[in-house]
Amino acid sequence: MSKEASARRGPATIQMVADCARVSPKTVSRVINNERGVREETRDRILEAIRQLDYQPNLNARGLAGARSFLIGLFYDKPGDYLSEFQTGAVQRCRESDLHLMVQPLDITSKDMARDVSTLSRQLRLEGVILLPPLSDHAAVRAALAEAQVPTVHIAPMREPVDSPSVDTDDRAAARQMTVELLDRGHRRIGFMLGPPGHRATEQRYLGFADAMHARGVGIDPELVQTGNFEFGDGLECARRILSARARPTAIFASNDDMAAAAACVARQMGLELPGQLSVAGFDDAPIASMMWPQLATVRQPVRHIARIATDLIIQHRPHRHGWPHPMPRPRLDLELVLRGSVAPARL
Amino acid sequence: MSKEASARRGPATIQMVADCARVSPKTVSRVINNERGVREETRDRILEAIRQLDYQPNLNARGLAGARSFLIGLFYDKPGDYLSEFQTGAVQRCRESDLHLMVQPLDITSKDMARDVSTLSRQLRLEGVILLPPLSDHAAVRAALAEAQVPTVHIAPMREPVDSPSVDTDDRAAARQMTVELLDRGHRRIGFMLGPPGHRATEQRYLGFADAMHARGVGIDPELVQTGNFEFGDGLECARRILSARARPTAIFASNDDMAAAAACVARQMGLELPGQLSVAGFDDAPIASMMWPQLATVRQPVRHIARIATDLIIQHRPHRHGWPHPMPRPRLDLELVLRGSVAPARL
DNA sequence: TCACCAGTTGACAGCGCTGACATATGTCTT
DNA sequence: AAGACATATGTCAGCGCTGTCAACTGGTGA
Repeated sequence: MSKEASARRGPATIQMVADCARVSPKTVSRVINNERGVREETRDRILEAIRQLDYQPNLNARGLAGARSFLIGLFYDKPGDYLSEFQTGAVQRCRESDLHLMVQPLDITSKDMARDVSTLSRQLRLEGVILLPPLSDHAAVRAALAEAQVPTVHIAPMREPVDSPSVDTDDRAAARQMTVELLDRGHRRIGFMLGPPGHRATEQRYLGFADAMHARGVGIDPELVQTGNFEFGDGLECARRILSARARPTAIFASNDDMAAAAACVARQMGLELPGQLSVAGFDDAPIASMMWPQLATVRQPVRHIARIATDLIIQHRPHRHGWPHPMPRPRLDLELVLRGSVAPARL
Repeated sequence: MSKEASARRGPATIQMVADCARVSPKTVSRVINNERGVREETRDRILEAIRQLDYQPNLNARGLAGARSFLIGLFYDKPGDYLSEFQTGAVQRCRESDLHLMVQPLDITSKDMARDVSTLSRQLRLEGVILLPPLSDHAAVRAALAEAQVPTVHIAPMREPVDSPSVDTDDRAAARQMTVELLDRGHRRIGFMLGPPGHRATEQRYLGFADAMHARGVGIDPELVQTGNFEFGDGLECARRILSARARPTAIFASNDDMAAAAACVARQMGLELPGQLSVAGFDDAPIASMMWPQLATVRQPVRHIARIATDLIIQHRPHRHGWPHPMPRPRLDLELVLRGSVAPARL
């Protein structure tokens, strides 16, 4: 970059900056860490020296001396759109605070998972970990993290952890609203595609659906409620079961978009016209929702926002170092209904 | 974990392990780093001590003392399926070598990008960086990395960098084969959806298409070749232009799956029956390809494998420290045709 | 005048590990 | 038996930074 920088060999050290600004390394350190108690004039001189030397503090050294790591972990089970979005939001927030994000896929079926978690968090001295569902409910992971004493934030856990915060969305309310939209359009026989057990999303979304049905006094036919695993392939099977019920539904509400897309496929294979003969609604506003035809009515999750908030919780926590504030923060975000062509009035 | 571990306060240090195994810290260090020249019996004793104390070496300290970081960077422009897959492969390979992956989204339109790159690689002392397209062709990023002297591997670059390796796939051959499939089914008027300029994929896939057309002596109607930007929304526009040509094509080959899905949507909106009246082929085997109906014929990229190879190149490079081996490694992988329902014989 | 204080700055040790080099220890020559 | 060598282990300084605490500065008010 600058002349001085390239003339030297190797990167600049804090000592060089100190010499250049005629202060002690400690004072430079104060400036780097935004500590107060440095005269403005001195700070300016140091900042200028840093600029001139194109100095970058060494994270390893900072971490070693300060007993920290500047690293936050993001643990997930399966990659996907949700992860991409989340990761983007989390990285953004991290950079604002001079932190970095370590992503780590954890195979939920593996036996070594707890060991991996423990190794990672302790080798890297992670300053915090964010657990994406369904990891947020995984007992072994939770235990390993607790033992390693890493502050953890759980995203959409089934059971709220007593001693860590969580970030969540009001899936139940959103599912209720979507169901109301279907009911308002005259649908009475409505199928529901459940997600895998053990996801909070599965439970809450179904409850919201049931809330609305009961409120209107509309019965739920158990034959029309089937379990999938949030994946397209499995969704095909699940949709087939629903659509071959003795009395076919006029609408299907799937608890995520991939399964909703599967329902649309199966319906078409069976010769049904969409949305004329079958309305379909999903959840998540995944890319597929706007890539299919008709476009899928769904519920949008503010994923990046959730990510920012979760990351923020960890960052805010650092100064305390001795437990989370009470009461445990549990922000809950609202979701947004996105009505699109796949939902139409029921044919009488 | 073990009794001894939990009895102490704070994590075990190399010194404790050394005491416990009655050797010097240096010898423990040798064991940790898999150096040779330690008697088997000594090694076993040390390993046992490590186990007992549940010792985890401190990465910051290792990095500081050894002038390394154990970190590899993965820089990308936009998240997506490709990234998820790639990331998974790269993380796997990293863990096998006791390394870690730092992901970093880089906004290609931002002016600060080069500064970000430089800051990141130097603060963290990254041991290597993998550039995903289209970053692999971004001059400022390349320059910043070169200046910071970070070994870099470019994925599918347009112009092969002189002084860094690249990993690539034979998109041209695959596109040629897919086009031959269409020609073999009697299609003669074939539309092509280009990607954004500046991607190697755009150029190569079109060239493969043209190769096959020319080889068969079939003309390419310029009106049927339109530019999209690899995204669904833009693909709609692009497909509309192609399908409203004076003489409508009987098949469309899109240079990625999202755009192919868009073509399918537009076709249906226009009342065309798929695949009867229009065959569609894509590229990438993205999730959408198997989530649409009819399922999309496409070309599968071995993304994880590419990721492993790229990561491997960086890991292999470390020992040398003085430039890459000659000739510069440029592995090129084969792609796999996936024929599915969206491609059918042309109606005569 | 001086003790006193808040605001600044610096001296110094040491975070946990590894590189370079020194020192055993054993093995094979001659 | 002494030297020459390979193998195994240890000593020690120091990587680049920050925590702790001491020292200095220039007001204050008694």
